[in-house]
Amino acid sequence: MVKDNKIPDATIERIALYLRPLENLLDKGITVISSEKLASMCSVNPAQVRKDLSYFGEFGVRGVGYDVRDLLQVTKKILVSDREWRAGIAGLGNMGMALVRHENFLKRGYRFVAAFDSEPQRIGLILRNDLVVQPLSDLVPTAERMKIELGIITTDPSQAQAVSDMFAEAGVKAILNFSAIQLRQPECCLVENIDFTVHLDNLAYHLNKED
Amino acid sequence: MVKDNKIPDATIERIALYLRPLENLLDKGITVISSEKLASMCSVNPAQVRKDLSYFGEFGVRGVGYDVRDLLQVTKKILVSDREWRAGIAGLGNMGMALVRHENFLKRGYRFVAAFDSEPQRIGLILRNDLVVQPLSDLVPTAERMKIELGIITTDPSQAQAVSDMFAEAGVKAILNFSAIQLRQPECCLVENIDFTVHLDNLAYHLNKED
DNA sequence: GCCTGTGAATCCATTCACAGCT
DNA sequence: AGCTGTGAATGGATTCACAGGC
Repeated sequence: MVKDNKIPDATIERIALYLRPLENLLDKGITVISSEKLASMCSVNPAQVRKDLSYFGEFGVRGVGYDVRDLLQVTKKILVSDREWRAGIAGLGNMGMALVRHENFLKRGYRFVAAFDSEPQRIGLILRNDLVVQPLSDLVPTAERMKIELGIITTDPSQAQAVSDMFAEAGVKAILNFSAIQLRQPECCLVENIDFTVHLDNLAYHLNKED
Repeated sequence: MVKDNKIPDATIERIALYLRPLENLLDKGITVISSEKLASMCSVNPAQVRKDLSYFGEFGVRGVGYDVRDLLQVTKKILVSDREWRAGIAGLGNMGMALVRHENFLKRGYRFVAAFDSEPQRIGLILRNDLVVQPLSDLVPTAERMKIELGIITTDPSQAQAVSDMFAEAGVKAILNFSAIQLRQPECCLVENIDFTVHLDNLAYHLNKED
């Protein structure tokens, strides 16, 4: 893997984007796809698709296209989405519950192995046969013991920074933050913030521009 | 507003990003902020912040910084986030419920004025005193009558395309799609797809690269 | 002294266009 | 004939560095 050299960040993001259409194609039994078709499914330029892939090797057949199954495997390998990642989630309000129950995470290899909340009435709640809500105060030891690699924060904003610090203390290396606060980025951790309203703001701006 | 000229797309996305830290600052009673501080809160370059804002005018004071309240107002105006937008949501599973109950949308002016689902047991469900779940088959007339501007799709993937088409038919101009499918982009509509696993894939890639 | 506003320089990223393979 | 792989060209976006104002 990796033809070495610098891989543009934008390329990685797009490759993650290609995954879903490829899965859909595979489900539909389509075995070969051209850069042109894949590109149009993702609203990008065909040359872009080819170039993105070319950073990692030559996976297509000239005159034909790409084998869907191969390409899916390759892209998953690139993204290290070909193994299971162990995730912990803190905050089991509506959003947290929605994420835990979202079967897509598991399908892509992201497995929730621990769940934490500070509300007494949520502690002990059985989310799956092997996933029970634990008190937030158990986060550090549990995350260490269970070798959690990804921390997902869906607490309310007032708790988010503390939770982030706890994840960092427990050696968690990456955090996905859904709470409405800008996290102080711990030195040791990758943090990605998700803010839905950003997407709506974007749409609103572009809608307004059109008139 | 708008010094005219071409505004980079990336600038719009970042301005949407500045909103949240600015709100937090305002809540904390901080009245002045430098591009340096705001930049570090958003993990961008200070010159970037200044340049982004400069596309729209001169809002800062040399030697001092930006007035937080003013800047918040200005950025909201730029994003057209200074008025209410009328949103409809289809699909009230976990994710849909989480979004409806997420108070941040309303705080930013995105108001759910209608909700739709195909499950009989969810129809009639009262989400707020003025928001009751309606059958999916009522989507087109209701969306038209209520002048819905933004459509949010949280149905399962098998229904998403049909829902998208209905929104388009009803004259909805922008769609935010949370379902795990690539929507055929209707000519008349802006569509933004949200896929959480893309963020996790990104983190996974970067985590792996570090060793 | 400090921080903004912005041309100029740099750094990327995207797209073109065509050679190369099937 | 058709579609990939990729240097070269283009087009943006980011950052620098400093003039300008408080």
